[in-house]
Formats: sequence, C-alpha cells, structure tokens
Amino acid sequence: MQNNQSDQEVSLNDTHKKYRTPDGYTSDIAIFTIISEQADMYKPPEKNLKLMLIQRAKKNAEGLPNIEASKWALPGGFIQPTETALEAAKRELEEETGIIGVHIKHFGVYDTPGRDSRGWIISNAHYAIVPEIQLSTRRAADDAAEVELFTLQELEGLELAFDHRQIIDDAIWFIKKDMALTTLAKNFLPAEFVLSELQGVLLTVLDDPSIKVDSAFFRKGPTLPFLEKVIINGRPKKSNKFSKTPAQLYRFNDYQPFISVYQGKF
Amino acid sequence: MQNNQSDQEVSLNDTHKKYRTPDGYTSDIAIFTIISEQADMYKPPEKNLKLMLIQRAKKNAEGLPNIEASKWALPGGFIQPTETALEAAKRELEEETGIIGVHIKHFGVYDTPGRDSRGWIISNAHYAIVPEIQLSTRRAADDAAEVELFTLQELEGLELAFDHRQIIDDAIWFIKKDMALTTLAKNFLPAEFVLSELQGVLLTVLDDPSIKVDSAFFRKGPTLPFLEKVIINGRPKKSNKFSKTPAQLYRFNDYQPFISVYQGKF
DNA sequence: GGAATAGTGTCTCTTAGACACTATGCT
DNA sequence: AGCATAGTGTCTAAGAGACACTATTCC
Repeated sequence: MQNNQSDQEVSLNDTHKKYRTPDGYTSDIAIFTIISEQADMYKPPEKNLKLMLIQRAKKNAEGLPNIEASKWALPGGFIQPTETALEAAKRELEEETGIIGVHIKHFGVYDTPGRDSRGWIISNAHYAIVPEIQLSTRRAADDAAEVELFTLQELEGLELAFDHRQIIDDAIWFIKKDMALTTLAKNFLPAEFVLSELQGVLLTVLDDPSIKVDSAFFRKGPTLPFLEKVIINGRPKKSNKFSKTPAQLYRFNDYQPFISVYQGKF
Repeated sequence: MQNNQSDQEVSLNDTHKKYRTPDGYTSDIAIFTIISEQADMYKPPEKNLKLMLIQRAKKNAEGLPNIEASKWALPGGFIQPTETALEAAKRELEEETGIIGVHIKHFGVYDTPGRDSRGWIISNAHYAIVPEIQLSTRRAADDAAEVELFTLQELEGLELAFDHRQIIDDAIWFIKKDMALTTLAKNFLPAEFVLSELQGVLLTVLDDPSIKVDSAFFRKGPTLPFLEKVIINGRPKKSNKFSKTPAQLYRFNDYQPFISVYQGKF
C-alpha cells in the first residue's frame, strides 16, 4: 500500500523506469441466476440459466460519447488499492443489485494488450450465483431499460462490449465445470430441497444420462456423500412443493468431493 | 495500450482521479518437475515432485539491502504493456531456465493489500511443468547457489518471501486437481511412455487405490479414452526401458475427459 | 533357474441404467 | 377414478479390486 517512503520504495521507483504500470485494474462479474417458470401447481418448474448484463450508456458522466456505447456488458468497475479483486466484485455486486452474501468466484484474468482501447486495463473476471428471487425483485426497482437477464441462447446474437464475449464464454465453461465437479449447485438451491429440484438445476447446464434418467438419478441421489436427508424429530422431513406425494428434503453437507479421470466412467 | 490521446483517454484520466492504479503488475511461476531416481536397471525409478525456487539476493542492483533478502521465492517479474500475464510467464521462464514450449497455466491472482510492502503490486500466479532433463542440465550451468529444487517436504521448513507460501500451497492444490481431472500428466511424460511411467507420475501427487493397485491400474489403463497404444507397422510398439519384459508404449490423444461427481465413485 | 516387471484369468461385489411396479395425495 | 410425481424391486451388464497365475527377458 501507499505507506512510508523507505529505500525499498526508492528501488521500486527505479524499477518503474523500466516497467510501466497498468492504466486500470478492474473487476467484472458474470451474475448468473436460474429462473424457474412454474407451469402448474405440483409440477417441477422449467428452469433456465440466465446471465445479467447491463447496457452501456450512450454518454458518460461528462456528457461525452461513451466508449462501446449501447453495447451490453458485464457489470464491473475499478478496484481500489484497499481491496482485493474479489472484494471489489462483492462490493460491485452489492452496488449493482443490492445483494450480499452470495457465492462469488474468480475465474480468470483478461489482460490482452488492446482489449480496452482506453489503455492498459486489466480485468479480473468473476462469476456470481444469485437466487432468482433476490434478483428479480431488485431488477424491477432498478432502471429496467439498462439491466436485463439473458438466456444462453439470447446471448448469441447480442452485441457485447470489449472482450466480454470471451469472458462470458469462459464464465459459462467454468460454471459448467464447477457444477459437474463441485457442490456448486447448492448456490442455486434453497437450504432444503427436493431431489427433482437438484436435478432441474443440474440439467440447466449439464447433459448426462446419470442426471437425466430418473431411475438413475433418484437412486444415486440418496447415496451421494455430499448430500444428507433432512431429519426432524427423528422423522424424515418431506415436502409437497412440487408434487402431491411428499418428497424427501435434502441438504448439502460439507463434504468436498474429489474424483479422478483415472477411476470414473466416461 | 499507450496510443492516441482521444477523448476516451481524457475520460479515463478523469476516472483516475477517483481510482488509483497499481504500482506494479507482475507474473510469478511455480516451476514443477518430477525427478526420477533410477535405482537399478530394468526398474521403474523413484519419482518425486519438485518445485524450483530462487533465493533472493542480499543486495539489489544499486547495492542497497534488498527487500525480503535471502528468502526463497518463486521466479517472476514485471509484466510489460505489450504482453499478457501468460506471455510474461513464458518469457520469464525462458529467461530463468532457457526453457520454451512447456505447459504453463494461470491459476490465480494475488492482490491482497499489503502483500508486498513496496506498494500495490498485483501478482498473476502460474504453474509450469518442465521435463527434468531440461531443468537439471540448465541448473548446473546457472548459479547453483541461487536456484534450487525442493520436494514438497523440504518446502515445509523454508523461509519464503512475500505471500509465496500461500501461492505455492495453491499451486500444489491446482496441480493435484488438474492431474486428477485432466490429462495434465502428459506434460510430465515423454510422448511415448509405458503404463508404469504414467502410474509413477500420478503417484507423486495422487493417492488413490485405482492408481496404486497394479491390477486395477494396468487393467484400466488400456481402456482410458485419452490414451492409445502406439502401433507401428501394424504391430504394437513395445519398450524395455523399465523392465525385461517388453511393455506396451502408449501416447495421449486429444480426448478431453469430462466427468461429474453425480456419476462417479468416491 | 531366479528375479523382477508386464499383463491376464477368474471371482466377487458394487453400481449404472432399464423397466415395471407401488405409493401418495390432489382434483 | 385418474393423474402426476416420488420412489422401489428386480434384472442385466459392466467395472473395480483382490488374488493367483502366466509371460518375457536378463542375469
């Protein structure tokens, strides 16, 4: 940080004669949510993965034409010297949506020379997972013209700012990988959920018989080491939220799965 | 980059009044190799994962006391505006060891305020995998007092500079994960190799019955979708390098495995 | 022949997945 | 009763892992 001028500082300044410093250090966030569209009562809803983007203003604060104006972009902003990129992402997520306490993960650095025509600007990319309720209520409050949720299909045709196409593609790849290999799915689910909910979340992103086929998934589910049945007063807790027949509620525990390609199936 | 002074540049400079820019943007590399110690002829050698570190000089170029002097550190240096962090890592790896064309992967950003007492310095961390021959020959040529290879055990007691303890711990974690989930192992092996070689590489980092137990590993090996037998003139190509009985040679193909915790074993 | 690594034959136990069936509770 | 979802019983095929065995080659 910018503290005492020791002789180390001098030697750093010396170094600076040879090495330029970046013109900006920013943090961008791909905010994902899964929107459930409840078709009927007692029916598992249609689930779709959506990404939140903002549309860049035509003019900047000084009334001058904005760069990459009216294109869609990831929310983000400059990182301050008193915070890490991840903290900046959390702060910006709160500023943008009012949401705190959700899962945010750093997944990459984008520093290709020329990626931003304004200068040498480095972006740390994160993805965040937000429960849909928090996001949709907030969205209504906000200026709806500028903030929008897009399905992965809708993203195809969109004009995106800077190298955000690449960042978004990478984000989607990371979210798929983490969904398959970690208990990331828990961030899309309430604390207690039913197996068909978990299945629905996984299917928004993964396409695998072991998930798609009910007989396989419902048999495997109860044995997964990172899931446990919710028991209350010694009796299994059940729910009717998506079916007439009461379904067992599950929750994630703290088990972190670790698997290997030299062992599994393909 | 530092090009024309357009009005975008002005607006950026405006922004700079509110947002400071970093004092340095660096790239660090954890250079790993697996050292084989051949006990006898016709015997699979002892393999050990080692990490290359450099010892920081007591004094800097101007003869002043160096910061974090005589502690061990990851090789690295400042990134230039004309290159990405990954390109800088490649360049620095070449400067440090003369090695080009090996596997380098970015795995994290370290930007906690105060991590470097000289200022706001951001480090991009990479790991690189280097075949041992290239590294050991080069090491002899270099100033051997400053560059050394350490086993993971030897790292425990070492005094490390800056936050490099954390970076190294993370690097080891990433290398384990990538070894288990991708075909990373190929970067530690010659193009054509024998199953026991692959097994030896995996065992330097992973501890799993499916790898450790010969009967499981040698049976699974030939069926792994990312491996193929080397066939020459319609005949399987075999080698005696580690055994009296000729052993089948394998190579990696381009298949990228993708597995899921909702399907496999634990 | 002895020794050491490579690889297979066979058995057991577990699991994925297919398919049919039962259970529950709303309308 | 009809219907939709939840979940189980049972079978088959495949795979993991244990164990014992064979194969190859050098000494």
